[in-house]
Amino acid sequence: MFVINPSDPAPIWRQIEEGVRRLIALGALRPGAAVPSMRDLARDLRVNPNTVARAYTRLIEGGVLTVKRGEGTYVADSPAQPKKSERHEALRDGATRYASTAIAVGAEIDDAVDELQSAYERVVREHRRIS
Amino acid sequence: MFVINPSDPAPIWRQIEEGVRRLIALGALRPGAAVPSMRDLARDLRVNPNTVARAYTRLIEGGVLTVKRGEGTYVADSPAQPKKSERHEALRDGATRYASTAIAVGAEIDDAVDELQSAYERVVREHRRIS
DNA sequence: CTTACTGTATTAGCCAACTAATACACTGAA
DNA sequence: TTCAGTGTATTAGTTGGCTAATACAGTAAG
Repeated sequence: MFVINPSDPAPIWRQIEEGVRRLIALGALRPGAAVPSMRDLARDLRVNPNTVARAYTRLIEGGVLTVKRGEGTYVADSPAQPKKSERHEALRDGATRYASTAIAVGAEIDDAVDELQSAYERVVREHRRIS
Repeated sequence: MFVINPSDPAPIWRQIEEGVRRLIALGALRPGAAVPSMRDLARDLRVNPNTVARAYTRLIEGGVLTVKRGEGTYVADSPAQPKKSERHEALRDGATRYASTAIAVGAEIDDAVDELQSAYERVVREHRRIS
């Protein structure tokens, strides 16, 4: 599915939530497709089922997933996209964090951009491989 | 000095550590310059002195700062730079995180790069303003 | 010496994140 | 019906980050 990074300060449930959103954004999970059951994904990621439940709950409330109780969880027919403002805010925050660490280690802007492009391609390729 | 972002999942002591490194990397804090006392900085950032102490301790152990006990803390004469490998690792990790969130919100690579450049300039300008 | 700063260290307590162990209700298939 | 799989929910316990309060030791200035 995707990878959990324990050394990432972001809580695991947020990494899961973002991971699912990535898979949908990249088309690896299409509308109507089944996502792993909470217990399966928890076992797969070596994580507690409650943690997965927390992420799924947020995605369901956000209109990204729908649930058929007792049957399974699926990608919504028209999965909600973050609003333009939220999208920009998230991008801006992420960029600020990355820029801050880049400067802290003495990297030039060009280095930071290069590394970003590599990372972007790598993440995309990683998900294509799985789907 | 710099800004602490409570909504950043990264612990405060890490934000402080990185903030000091940024100031040094940008030349806002030159070798030999005094850094704020733990109590002063703690008051300034509205944070507990212990939290600042934790950050400073790491910077001292890392050879970035030196301490004159009872007098104050200073930027080391030749502040240790992170090793090339560590530098690259930090950059790579940061880039991966940023790329992941960018993809999750459905942003194209170009958008991500633009936002990064804006953020980079903004952070640099912010520190120039202070020093 | 006294005072007012430094950094260093210890102890206690709070809270969010996460784990762990259950239990319950629903669905689909044998 | 029975069973195995879903999602939902509750309770308890652990850990790390942070706050709070306090004490100690060194330095500089009056």
